[in-house]
Amino acid sequence: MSEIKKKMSERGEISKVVSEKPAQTLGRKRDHTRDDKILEAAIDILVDTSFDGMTMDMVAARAKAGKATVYRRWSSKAELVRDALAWMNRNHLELESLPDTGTLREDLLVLLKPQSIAEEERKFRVLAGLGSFLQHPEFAEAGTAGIFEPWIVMNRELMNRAVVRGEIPAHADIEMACQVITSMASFRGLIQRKPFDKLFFTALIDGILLPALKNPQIAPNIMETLQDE
Amino acid sequence: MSEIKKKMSERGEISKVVSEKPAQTLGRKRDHTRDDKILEAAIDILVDTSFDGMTMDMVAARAKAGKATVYRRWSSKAELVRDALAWMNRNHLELESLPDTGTLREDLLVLLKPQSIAEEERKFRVLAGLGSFLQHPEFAEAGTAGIFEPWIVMNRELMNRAVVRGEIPAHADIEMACQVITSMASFRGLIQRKPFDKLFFTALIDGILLPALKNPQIAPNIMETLQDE
DNA sequence: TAGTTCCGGAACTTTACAGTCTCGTTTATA
DNA sequence: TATAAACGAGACTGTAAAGTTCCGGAACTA
Repeated sequence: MSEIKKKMSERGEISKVVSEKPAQTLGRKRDHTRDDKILEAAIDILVDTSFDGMTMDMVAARAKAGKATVYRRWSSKAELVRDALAWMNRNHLELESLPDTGTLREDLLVLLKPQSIAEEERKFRVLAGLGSFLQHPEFAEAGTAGIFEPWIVMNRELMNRAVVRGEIPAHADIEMACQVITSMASFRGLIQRKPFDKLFFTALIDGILLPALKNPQIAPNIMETLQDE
Repeated sequence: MSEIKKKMSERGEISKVVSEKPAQTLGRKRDHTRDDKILEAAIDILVDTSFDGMTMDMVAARAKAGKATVYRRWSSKAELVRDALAWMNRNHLELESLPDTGTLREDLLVLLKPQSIAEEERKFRVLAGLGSFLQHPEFAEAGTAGIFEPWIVMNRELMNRAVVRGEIPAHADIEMACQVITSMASFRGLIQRKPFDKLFFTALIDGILLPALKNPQIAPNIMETLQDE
């Protein structure tokens, strides 16, 4: 039985992010700068190994902390990883600083900064090793949505602006196009383990996305497709 | 340290599929019908748990076999899983039985039989739990290529036929379109854990793929996009 | 300055599982 | 019919890791 399953059957609920204690005033204060060190150490290790491959000793050693210090903050490995994922996905999502070059093509390309690529590849590697952890749906959300949602939001905004500019028709399937981007990125990073670099992204944009968005079907008749099941 | 890493550092090479023994003629013969029972049991378990979550006791119990019987065939868990993946991907890929309805749209839809969908979703669930196992590149190929390659081959063939028919231009980016299909399928099955059903696939085809394939860029000038890095 | 809680480090306990071995039985060869 | 290997079942061994506890020292409060 996997580690995570064991834990879940024993305790009922997942605790909130970094448990708070009942207003104590005595003794040395908890050094909350250690929290981030520990979470960062956990992510660093998850980049290179899997959930099951990561040990609490590794985390403590990498953070130069004692295991007691770790368990004082998180009561189990599952909770630590849960919070580490949330920490990894803490978002620098600034919608107001989105590129606005005048064409959708340039906007999309500018969004794909080399630094963003490296960061996303790190997240993919973490995600790839989460296996048994993600089998529990309550954890799956934290691990996945946080990674992909920001990109979908940004791409959606860029495409909507293109509609407003008249660059693409209003009835183009923007949601599907956004999903294509995140799907291709994750497939390439997660499965093929190749870089989602500018060359590939350009080919995707020019070969598929822009042609599709600029020449959508005249009458996307869903009803007709449903009847012939 | 994960199980797989331990094993790999000890032994050098991965053994071939179901090891053969040096021409012995004495005693009871090995019952090779047990091989498939064991591999099938392994896959059945991998569908519901992860690589680390699967135990050899589970496999033996599910196959109604003794652990000795399992270890007589595979010298480690890693090798068993390796062969189980190959067994799962043993392909009923019959290129000659591809649909040929006269339109690319119908061909693609016919290819997506409900039974195929269920089978692929099973494979996705296995793949999702492989985490630490796939971190070794020599295993990654067996696990992933076997799942996706057949679909790419079939979709490529259908699209090439469409080119021959004159349904889509010859310079459409067929390879990219094939990748979009497998990417979307795996993203939906692996990450979102939603069904890649006919409704969704139809929206992908009508909203993105067919428009893109039928209206490719006039001059897909890769050179121009490369210089502005 | 005494009492309390934190810290890093490390020893310790417990549990689970990979891999091995034994047993009684079955199926093969010579 | 004697020997040999495979079979299912399950006991056994060794190791790894989650989680706990203790240590000596530091930091805080009353």
